Amino acid sequence: LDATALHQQIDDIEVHSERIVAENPGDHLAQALRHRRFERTRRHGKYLFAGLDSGEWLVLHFGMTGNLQYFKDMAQEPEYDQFLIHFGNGYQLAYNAPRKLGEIALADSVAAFRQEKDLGPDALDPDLDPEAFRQMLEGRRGMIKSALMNQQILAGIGNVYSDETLFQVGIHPRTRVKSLSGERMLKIYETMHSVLETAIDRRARPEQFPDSYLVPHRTPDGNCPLCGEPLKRVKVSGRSAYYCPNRQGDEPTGA
DNA sequence: AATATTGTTCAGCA
DNA sequence: GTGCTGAACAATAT
Repeated sequence: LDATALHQQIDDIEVHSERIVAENPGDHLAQALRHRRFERTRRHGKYLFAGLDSGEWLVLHFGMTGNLQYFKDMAQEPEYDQFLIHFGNGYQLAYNAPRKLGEIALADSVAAFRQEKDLGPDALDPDLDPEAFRQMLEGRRGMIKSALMNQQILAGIGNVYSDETLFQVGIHPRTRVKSLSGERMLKIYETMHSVLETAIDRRARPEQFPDSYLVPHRTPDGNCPLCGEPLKRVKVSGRSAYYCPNRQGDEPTGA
């Protein structure tokens, strides 16, 4: 969005999915966007914020499969275009999402939206130092993978990167937070940072990740890239957690 | 044809 | 009240 759609006048919008663009009484989203321009972007956790020259913010969540596409001819419109912006320069920006699991909304400010959704600090927030991270998890009774994925505690980590972090640290996903030492927590924090930075660097494409990572092998018949052991899969908080029974233990320690 | 998949929300339990 | 888990949701691939 930064590279393409900033500072262009918005002529009109098209809402194709009422599911994704909820909270749109009287088409007030069109009223808020028409004849405005995006001036800046921010990110918090899994949300993208596009700041308008009116001071309001368009908020986008991409669910599992959503992405943005900028193009000129409508012949290039993506197949699952759920929300479309027409700019004055003749280009369009489409919110494309084969599975309609995302969300598009308006917010007065990033802080207000954060409060509304009760989102914790962004996982890469510089103010979230190791000590703050440890304190946020202190006293929790649940499993470490669930805690990492809990957006109220920490915003930005989902199923795949929580698995990757725990794989690299050698901790079983069902391990209780309580049972982890301060030293282990510090290691989790450092690894989480490194995993996210790698993911951003590789544009979140699994095939571009280092082969030593879990991500490229994370399938039901995948093997551990470090020891060759067949990966195991268990449910944690309703999600499939993949792990290496050899390097992360065959069952949680201190569960 | 049935199952797995993703994040969020919400019901319900401890 | 709080923390936590699991079901439900949509749409697609396998």
